[in-house]
Amino acid sequence: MSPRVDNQDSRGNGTRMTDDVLARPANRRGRPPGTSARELELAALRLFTEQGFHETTVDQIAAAAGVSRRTFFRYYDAKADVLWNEFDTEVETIRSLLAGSPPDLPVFDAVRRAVLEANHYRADDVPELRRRMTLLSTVPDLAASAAVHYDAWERAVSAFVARRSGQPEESLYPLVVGRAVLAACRAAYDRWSARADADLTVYLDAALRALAAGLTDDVLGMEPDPVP
Amino acid sequence: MSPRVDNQDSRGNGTRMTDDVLARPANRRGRPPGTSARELELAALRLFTEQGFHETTVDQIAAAAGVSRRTFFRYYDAKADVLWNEFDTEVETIRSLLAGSPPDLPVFDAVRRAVLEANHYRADDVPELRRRMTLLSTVPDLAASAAVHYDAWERAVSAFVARRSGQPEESLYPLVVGRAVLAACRAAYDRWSARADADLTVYLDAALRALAAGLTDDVLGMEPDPVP
DNA sequence: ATGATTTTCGGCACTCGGTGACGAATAGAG
DNA sequence: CTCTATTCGTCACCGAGTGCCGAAAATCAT
Repeated sequence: MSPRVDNQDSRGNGTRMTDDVLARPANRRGRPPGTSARELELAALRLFTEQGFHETTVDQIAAAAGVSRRTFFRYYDAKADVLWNEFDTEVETIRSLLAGSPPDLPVFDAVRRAVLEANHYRADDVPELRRRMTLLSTVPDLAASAAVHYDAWERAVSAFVARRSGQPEESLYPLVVGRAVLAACRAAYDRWSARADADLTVYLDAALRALAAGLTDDVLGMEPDPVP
Repeated sequence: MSPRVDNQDSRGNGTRMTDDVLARPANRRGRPPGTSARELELAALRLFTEQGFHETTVDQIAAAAGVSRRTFFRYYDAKADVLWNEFDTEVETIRSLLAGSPPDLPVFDAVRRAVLEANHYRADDVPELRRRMTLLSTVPDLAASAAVHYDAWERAVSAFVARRSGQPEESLYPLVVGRAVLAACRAAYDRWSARADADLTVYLDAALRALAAGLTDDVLGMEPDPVP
């Protein structure tokens, strides 16, 4: 095995949104992992912000995590997949929140509440969230990699709407709702990224309420932006 | 120069949605092009449907158009960019339709009309349209390449809404409308692709009207699908 | 016709992303 | 210590995408 750099040193950034250090049954059989998906993500995030996505090779990310190039591709299928962990878990959160939402709540209200609930972040996590989302929406290759993850979000919402309205999942209106909800959320994300002022959920709420009310001139003529 | 296969033979498919043969000022200076973007698109479409996207190399596409690999990348920046010509011109169509829409027409009605108007296809062109759109939404690499093209569509609508409602283009509601409109159209596309029955514009109209009316339970409880 | 100019094309070499195969390293279980 | 499970590293390979440069093929000027 080749010489490995110190993992702690390679991490550098002290912040971590999830714990994956203590998560080990201790009765694991084979050779212990030399790194983690989270560690690779942090290394990649740091390198991407420092020197750009395209200027960063997979070798550099792997080396920063003290591991070989081949091992990176055992954790992620592609270089552009490395920043989507948090988003994917958020989709799972929304899915379970929707599954447990009260049956008497109107469908779209349930969706709006689930989305807002899934988007409360600890203040310490906001800076990393910002850097990651800026990269994901700015760098073309990363924005392209969003498709499959967005699809999962959309299908989570579509499936819920279909269930609650007694329609097959592939029929038109559930599809429209799923896609439109994500579209509104992405617009809110963008607006929140551009400014640095208000809370993310304020924009999300405003965007989803506009969608619920209908995109007529009445709605469009509202105040230019929600109050911070 | 290497031996070239016959262009006519390589084209094979007789259908063409746009003419690019007679479009030549006749007083062009240098060496005439050995192929065209359209011809490469048709060759790629045929090969993708026959043997799959990932199983088709750029060499094969180029060879089918009677040209070298290097030349392919002078016409398209990437292998996945080869099927987006029609979509991009549709975006331009929508943009100009919106620019010329009557000022007294409600904003969202104008958007809906422009989208419907831009999606009338000649019956002869429908089969190719179907094959292309099925590939673009099915093959992961192609779906990923959609991001930049979708962005152009969204910004065309957002810019119009911002102009008409007197808001800056980056404010929340224009962004929401632009993204949500594309989302609804994509849902309609999917539904139309899945079935093979009705006209595309029927689904587009239904999806956009649902968006205008608001995604409340009243709308969601409508008939499962628009009548063909 | 001949040469200059302009435009497209082909070939070459190179980097990097991504994959399959295989043996080595490191742990616990017996 | 041996067996087994798991992760890792190395190597070899393919294809996408790019920069460079000279050749091909057309028009224009003389």
